[in-house]
Amino acid sequence: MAPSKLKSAETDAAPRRRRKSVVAVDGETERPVTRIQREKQDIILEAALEVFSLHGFRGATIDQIAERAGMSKPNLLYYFPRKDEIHRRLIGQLLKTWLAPLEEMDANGDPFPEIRSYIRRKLEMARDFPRESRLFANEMLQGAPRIIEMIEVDLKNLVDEKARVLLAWMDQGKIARTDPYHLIFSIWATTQHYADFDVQVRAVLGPGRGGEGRFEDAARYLEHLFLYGLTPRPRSIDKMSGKS
Amino acid sequence: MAPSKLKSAETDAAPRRRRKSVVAVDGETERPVTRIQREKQDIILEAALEVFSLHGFRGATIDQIAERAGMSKPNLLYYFPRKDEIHRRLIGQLLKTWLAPLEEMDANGDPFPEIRSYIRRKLEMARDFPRESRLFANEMLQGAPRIIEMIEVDLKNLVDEKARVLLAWMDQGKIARTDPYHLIFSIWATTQHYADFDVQVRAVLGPGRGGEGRFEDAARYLEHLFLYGLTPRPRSIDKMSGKS
DNA sequence: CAGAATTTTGACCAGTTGGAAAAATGTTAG
DNA sequence: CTAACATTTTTCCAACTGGTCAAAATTCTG
Repeated sequence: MAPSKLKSAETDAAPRRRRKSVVAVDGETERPVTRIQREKQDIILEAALEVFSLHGFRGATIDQIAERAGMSKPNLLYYFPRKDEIHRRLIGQLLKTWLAPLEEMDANGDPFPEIRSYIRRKLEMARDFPRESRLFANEMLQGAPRIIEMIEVDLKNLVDEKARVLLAWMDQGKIARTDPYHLIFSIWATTQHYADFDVQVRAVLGPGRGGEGRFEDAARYLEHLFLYGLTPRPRSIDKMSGKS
Repeated sequence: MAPSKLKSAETDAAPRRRRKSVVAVDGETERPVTRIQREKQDIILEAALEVFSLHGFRGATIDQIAERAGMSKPNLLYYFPRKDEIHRRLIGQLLKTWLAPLEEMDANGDPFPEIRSYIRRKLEMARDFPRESRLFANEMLQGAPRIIEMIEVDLKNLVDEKARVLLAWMDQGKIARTDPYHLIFSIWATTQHYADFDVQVRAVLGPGRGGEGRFEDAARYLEHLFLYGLTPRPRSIDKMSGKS
């Protein structure tokens, strides 16, 4: 039903010294080597995603993760000797995936199609990867203790860059002049809301409108919001250019 | 510096049987009776808000709360015999306060000033009560196990009512025709973002723009977004009517 | 298949957690 | 002042937590 995992795209060309169990010298977990290791680590990460995203780091227990992964706790610890290494791995993978949609926003494209696509992509991520979204939200709520540097460096740089793109579009009169940073924030907020506050959204919409169609409704609404705002306008002006 | 607590406005006219310790018959915690009880409970709730909002229910410990409240764990347990009763009380108080800004939105007022004020009020709450916002967000992330009924009844009813108000405004051509539920969601999302993702916001804005002014910037931006969207417009058209 | 390496298990542990009991210490009305 | 109640502290506990370890079971490789 739901796409289960974010692909890691992490093949790591270096062959490394093998034959040494999964646990590495300096406390870091090595890349999986055997087929079994790869499989089991994936199973564990999948289970951990479920549990961490629901209870946060402190609220999640290794036992819960192990149970969901269908293995004993010591067995799990054989693959990830520390709880926080599982978490670190998840978060590490996550941020890259999280930034991807924004990275795709192309300075050379048409502003409105670019922005609209960005919103769509973010909304799709909220729909297809809600647990990842919640994991991220949990980390943020707790003050992002484990990823603050990534936020301050990688994320900030990317946003700075894209803010410049937006500013350029504003200078060219292609989109309204407004604050590019808060613009980006508002796209994050509105889209991730549908993952992080899913319970609320569904409860408020009720069984009818809270069904599968809610993401399409949201997409339509957000498109309108970011394009026109709430100012009433006469009959059919052509919608956002660049169709589909 | 920061306003510390949401006022409870809970005087509870009923005199009740007194003299019976704080613990009530059926496991429920009674309303505080003596001056000391009221004070201590307030201190505890304040400490608990801090801890719960940061770590979520499972991640928070009674010891942490007790320490922050400046008392021993058993002493704290004298006032709230169960951990989850502290949480329940916090959440209970919270939801009422949380709904207030939306309740104020007046069907007889002018749409744009009403909506704009609502956004302002929500943004002020994000600024002045970030812990309350995070407590709420934490609960949502976990699937709202402890308040789902309130969400499904009280919150839903209120939103339904206000959605009708918005629809009426749309019918009268006073605001653009769009989805009233998702409109409300987007206001929640964009404003609460500044409390729940505060770390990220500050990190991305950097030391300069991430300072105290960020809420004013956000207010200005959101006003523009909800009024006009991103469609570029010619020179000064009058801003949202109905000042301050 | 044998031997080596990998994987899994069961027993265990020290620290933490939510909470109970009861004794000790205030506080206050009569 | 003192009995009755309210509050606080001390001590304790059973369940849970993250994590260790050695032995057993399994898988892989030649």
